Amino acid sequence: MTKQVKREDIIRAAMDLIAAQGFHGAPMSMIAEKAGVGVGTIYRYFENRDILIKAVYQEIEERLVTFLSRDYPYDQPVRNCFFHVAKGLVTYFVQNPMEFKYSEQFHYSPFGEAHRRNRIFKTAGQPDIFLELYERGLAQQVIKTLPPTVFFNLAFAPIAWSLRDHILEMIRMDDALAQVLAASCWDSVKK
Amino acid sequence: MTKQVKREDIIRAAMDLIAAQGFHGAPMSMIAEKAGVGVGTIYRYFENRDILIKAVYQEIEERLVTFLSRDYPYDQPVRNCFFHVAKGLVTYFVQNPMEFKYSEQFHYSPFGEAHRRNRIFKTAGQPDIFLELYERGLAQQVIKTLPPTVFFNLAFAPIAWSLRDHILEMIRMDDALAQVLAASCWDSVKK
DNA sequence: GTATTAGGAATGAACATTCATTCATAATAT
DNA sequence: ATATTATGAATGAATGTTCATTCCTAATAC
Repeated sequence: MTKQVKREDIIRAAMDLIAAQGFHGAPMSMIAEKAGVGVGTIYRYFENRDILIKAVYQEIEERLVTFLSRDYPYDQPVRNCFFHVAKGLVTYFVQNPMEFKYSEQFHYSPFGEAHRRNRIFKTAGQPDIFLELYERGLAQQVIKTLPPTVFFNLAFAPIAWSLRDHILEMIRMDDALAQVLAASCWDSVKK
Repeated sequence: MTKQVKREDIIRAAMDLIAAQGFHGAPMSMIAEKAGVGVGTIYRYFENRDILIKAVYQEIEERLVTFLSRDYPYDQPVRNCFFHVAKGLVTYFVQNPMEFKYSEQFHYSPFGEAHRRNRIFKTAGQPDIFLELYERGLAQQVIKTLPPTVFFNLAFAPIAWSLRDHILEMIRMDDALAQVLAASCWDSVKK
């Protein structure tokens, strides 16, 4: 087993356990067992628990941004780009519910608070898809004049909450619902 | 000091500590100290930690519902009622940031998941303000045809996220912003 | 004087982290 | 080609700490 694979096993195990049980319900010993490695081994790959937790989140963020960037309709109107992102979010997280639950745990924790201050979804190097959307929308006067955070909240908070409801099996998120949801969010930010 | 007062002191101390530091950062000994009572005393009022945590949340929910029910414009159009609730939420939580942060912590924890299944903000006995809004909106055909949860998410998720941003001092929530926010949320659910 | 309430030291369970030891593989010598 | 040695990855028992809960004693009420 290569080094990289083992690292990924640990990340996967931590993600699944924390997503399912919360930070509490996932002691290092359990993560080690699920990853099929010794406890000590984890510390060869991650300095300590906090660093592991942050690494898992970074992994998720990177995968999401990569997914959303695929076929991004850069040269099309803001509205189309918004739908691409909104529906991409739904598609990605419906397919990867553990990633979603982990992100939520992370987000609403002391880690997340620190992280959010820097800026959500801003991955070093890559252009910020979300910010680009906001700035172009403002410049072209197709969205309301709002602080970027508020725009972001109107545009994506209902999607996040609905994804949560879907994952908890309180609603069923299909293409039709995703479409209505995205359209409604657009209604709330469009001029 | 009466029994009731002591109970409230404990609830307040738990709320403030957990809101500020998370569930982790608020051991019983710290709650006791902040409340000005012995650790053992807490166990005279609350069977165990989990029960205390749930009691704090119930307290918050009750206060909120009471606040929102005051001057509720029952006989006015759905739209007005929606604005009453939306702005009431903002007013209440801007004035009571610890209540907001605690609710968030609670909501995104194993406790919250269990709780949400029953139904958010449904306080036994009182009519459910939120559900009433949805049902009347549908009946009068002033809102889109959506599952109740999705309606709820569109209507209130952006407000919750923005309250969070305000409390973390990333934006400033004043009356003007609350108004725009409420109006935008309404835009997303209105027919 | 008795009953009830408060207090906080003591207890034991859970957990993150460490570190001495094992073991597989690679490097080197013969 | 085979034997010997070196390297460092992997391991999990041991350690020290934190914390919820208990329970005995003190204070207070009646």
